[in-house]
Amino acid sequence: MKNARVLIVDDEKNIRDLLEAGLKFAGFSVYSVGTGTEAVAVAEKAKPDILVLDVMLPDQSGFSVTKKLRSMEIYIPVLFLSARDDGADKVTGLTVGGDDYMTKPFSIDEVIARIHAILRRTQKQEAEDSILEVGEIKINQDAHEVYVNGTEIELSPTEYKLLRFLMSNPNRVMSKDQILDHVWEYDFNGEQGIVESYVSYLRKKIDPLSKNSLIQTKRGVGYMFRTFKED
Amino acid sequence: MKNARVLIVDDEKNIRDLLEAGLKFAGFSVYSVGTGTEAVAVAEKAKPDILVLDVMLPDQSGFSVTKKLRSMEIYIPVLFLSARDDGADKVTGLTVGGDDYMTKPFSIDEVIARIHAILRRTQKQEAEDSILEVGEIKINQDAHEVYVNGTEIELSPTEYKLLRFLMSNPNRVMSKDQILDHVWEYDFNGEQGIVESYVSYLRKKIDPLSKNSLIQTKRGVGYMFRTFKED
DNA sequence: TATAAACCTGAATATACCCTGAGAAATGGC
DNA sequence: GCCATTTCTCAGGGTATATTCAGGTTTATA
Repeated sequence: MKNARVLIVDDEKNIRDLLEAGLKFAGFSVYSVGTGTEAVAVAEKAKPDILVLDVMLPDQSGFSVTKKLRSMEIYIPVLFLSARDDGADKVTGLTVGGDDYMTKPFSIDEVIARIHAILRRTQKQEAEDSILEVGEIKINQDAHEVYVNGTEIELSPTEYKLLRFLMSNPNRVMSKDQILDHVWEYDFNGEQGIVESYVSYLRKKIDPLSKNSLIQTKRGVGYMFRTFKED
Repeated sequence: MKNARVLIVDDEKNIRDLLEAGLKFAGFSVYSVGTGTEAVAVAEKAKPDILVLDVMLPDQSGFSVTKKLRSMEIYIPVLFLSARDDGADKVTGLTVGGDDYMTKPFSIDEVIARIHAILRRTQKQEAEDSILEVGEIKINQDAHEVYVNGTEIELSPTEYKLLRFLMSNPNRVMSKDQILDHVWEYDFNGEQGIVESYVSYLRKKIDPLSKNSLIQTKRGVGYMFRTFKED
């Protein structure tokens, strides 16, 4: 689903900006608002394909936003965002239908992946599928399974997200800062060294099964997932 | 029965919205109203395939709604909803023919399962639908019987619903939040730990009879019902 | 070649996550 | 009302994971 239209609803401007930049870069058309009232108004007029909706808004809960929309016969799938330990917003029954749910802090690429998953499920057109295959590696995003030349390897959640990010940008060097911004949660305040560690973990699992060195280091620049001619 | 048309009748807007979203995603065309009078009017005009009907309505009882419809020669099967303490026995007298009833609070996937069951009984087509078979496990949804490689196992109601949900989404990781929202009643207020407990119960009953580990843990992500090639 | 910067990787640590048994509380059948 | 089943919570133990760090290795460049 290219050029899907996303409405972001969050009262924290930081989060809105982060999401807006990330989703625009990922090819979405983005609207963003800070209150539930605005959300209902914009959703009614613009009819976006999906909502990214904070559960805790200043004027009303994200839950009541979806209720209002549904009472207006407007059915838009929702990716809910909520603070991790905020027990107050733990409303069950939130993810009915094709909806999904993530806790803050999130990583921007995880948000993008979830949006794609929701659109796959709700817009039954198999235009985009859950398989991401680049060169010798195939990722089944529904099952969270990774295959190197047909052999499955077990990755931790962070290893998985890092590999998915690199494979989404093949033959393009990604700096460690870019990787941190996309793969790690937005409040992570560690050092770049952790990227080196995780690249090392990935190589240890991938290289024994691959013909080529798929994750290349560009010294002083970053890392790159490479593809090769004739496989 | 794809694209069956459902009329929801409930005075609580929350419940209507919950049902509406869930049933639409499950592939039904949905109408919804809040009173018995509207229900009769819409049912007469739209002739839905099934009614989901709250027993306690503000203007009249669900019973009188069905009576009115039958006096108008309109026969539509009904799934009654009643509050737990309203005396469920009163409802049993209401169910004639293919009707069914359930008590609030319900789980959304259970409602969908009951609707499918009623439609199977009343529209005699595709009776095979009641068998859900994925890999080594077969569920007879009419009889509530579960077989692992041909051997029947006894499951509690919650174990059954959890297994059915996982099997309805094979090879797709489902998060604990999603599982809670679909399998547990909508007012459930507990923690994710209960999902772990029930997965443990299920495994204890399934694993001794199955060749593969059918319910897989994706650490940090959720659980998945897996199928295997050449089984 | 010498030097510094960048990178790799093993080890150490704290923590998050998951499994399971046990028991309390709720439910349902008789 | 009583007993059996089921639901739900909780805590202990075990393991995977995230993160940091230090020592070794490679690379660029003077």
